[in-house]
Amino acid sequence: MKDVHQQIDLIRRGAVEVIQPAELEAKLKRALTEGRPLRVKAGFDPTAPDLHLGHTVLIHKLKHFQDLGHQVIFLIGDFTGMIGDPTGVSETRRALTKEQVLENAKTYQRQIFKILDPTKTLVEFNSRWMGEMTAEGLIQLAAHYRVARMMERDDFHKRFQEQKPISVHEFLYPLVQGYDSVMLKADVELGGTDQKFNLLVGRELQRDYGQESQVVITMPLLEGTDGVKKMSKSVGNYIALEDKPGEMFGKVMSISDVLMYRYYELLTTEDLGHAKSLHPMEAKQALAELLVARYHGTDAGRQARDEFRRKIQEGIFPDEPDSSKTLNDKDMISEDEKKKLAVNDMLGIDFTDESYIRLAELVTKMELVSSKSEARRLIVQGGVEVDGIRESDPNKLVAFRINQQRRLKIGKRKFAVVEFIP
RNA sequence: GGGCAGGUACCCAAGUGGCCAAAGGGGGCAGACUGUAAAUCUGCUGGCUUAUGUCUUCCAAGGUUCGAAUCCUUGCCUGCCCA
Repeated sequence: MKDVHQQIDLIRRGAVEVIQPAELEAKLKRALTEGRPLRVKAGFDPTAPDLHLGHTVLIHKLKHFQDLGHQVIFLIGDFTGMIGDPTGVSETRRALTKEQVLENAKTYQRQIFKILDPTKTLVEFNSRWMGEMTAEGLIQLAAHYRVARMMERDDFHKRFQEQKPISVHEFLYPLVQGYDSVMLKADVELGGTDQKFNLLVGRELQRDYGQESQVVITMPLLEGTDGVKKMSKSVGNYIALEDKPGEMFGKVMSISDVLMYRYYELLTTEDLGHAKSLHPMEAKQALAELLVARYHGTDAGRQARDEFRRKIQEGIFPDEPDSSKTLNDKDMISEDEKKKLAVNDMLGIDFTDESYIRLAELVTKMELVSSKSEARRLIVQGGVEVDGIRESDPNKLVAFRINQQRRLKIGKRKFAVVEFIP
């Protein structure tokens, strides 16, 4: 184990607040002299089935502790998930069913081990103690905290002031989270800055139960790809750990420069000064590759970067298109219609061995747009290329010989291949 | 239990009998400019048909009317006030 001050340096990296620093130091010292690792807890609500980069801010901090030789506890709040954390919402959150919670929890366990060492990580479920708690026990627990203290919490306070509903069960959330710390005898608890109140309740409850209070470390909330709102599945501004390499790379490349440095700060251990000295695009690609490599392996990271360069920067058609379809006779315009158009001289060429399909129809068939109207719009606005040539007439007849393949670019970043097999 | 105010497209929000597929803003998409960045400018943003056409939308179900998002009835939901 490293000496206390080296440990503190790593622990503090990226952290917003440590409550109380002196206690942390004392605990670390004791851990060192007694050879007893600290018990470090972070809880996650299995409300979403997929972890995204936003969650990893905390998980990386856990990783730091793990690397320092401490006991990391990944707590899955399967019980609290059924209550619904009121944090940061202006209205009552809907509780999940037990089935949903368990299903999500499974995915969580699989995903965190992309970062944490499974052999050194203790995974806990708070239903283990909460599930069997009696009504009597719950009332006793509730007796450890005062309503006035609850109302100090910002969001409760606001909602109360604004006369918005606060369900009684929402008061139980911080209590249960705090009780988790009691049951786990946590020395340290990590959480987002929005969790500060809940984390502090843990300190008080532990004291009330005759334990030493945990040290609370708050971490910033990671903004999502839009750069404004915090990353979340429901907003849709997230980068999931299980996003495909190419997708992950692309999402990282599309974030703003400001956000990129933020990601560097919170998601990597790279030197910030060095990152800022690079050309922003270079730095962003390096970041994207780093992240893809972390979750999909070194090769995948390199491949994603190469693919990005070829596909986007050089405009070369990708090996793996987003959509690949075949057309048959039924998809093409009928012989009758062909004749009619020929009479009107609209084709203007010998069409006997070719079949035709209208561009809007063709684009729709690729299933990369939501409707034919959408396809027409896209075409009119110049968002569609056929074999590298921009086409802006949705009614244009695209010719296909038997077994002919064509490549479509639909919008900024979607690629499709079509082949005509009668 | 009583009184009041509301429920409009992804979100916020105008519209209170025909000119409403429905103002405006946000978001999103596309184009220009670029570094798939930001900022800026432009266009688009219900579906369907080779579109100056047609179908389905304004909580739900009925009703009035030539005609309703707009009026009436009932129901469901939300917030406020009083008990």
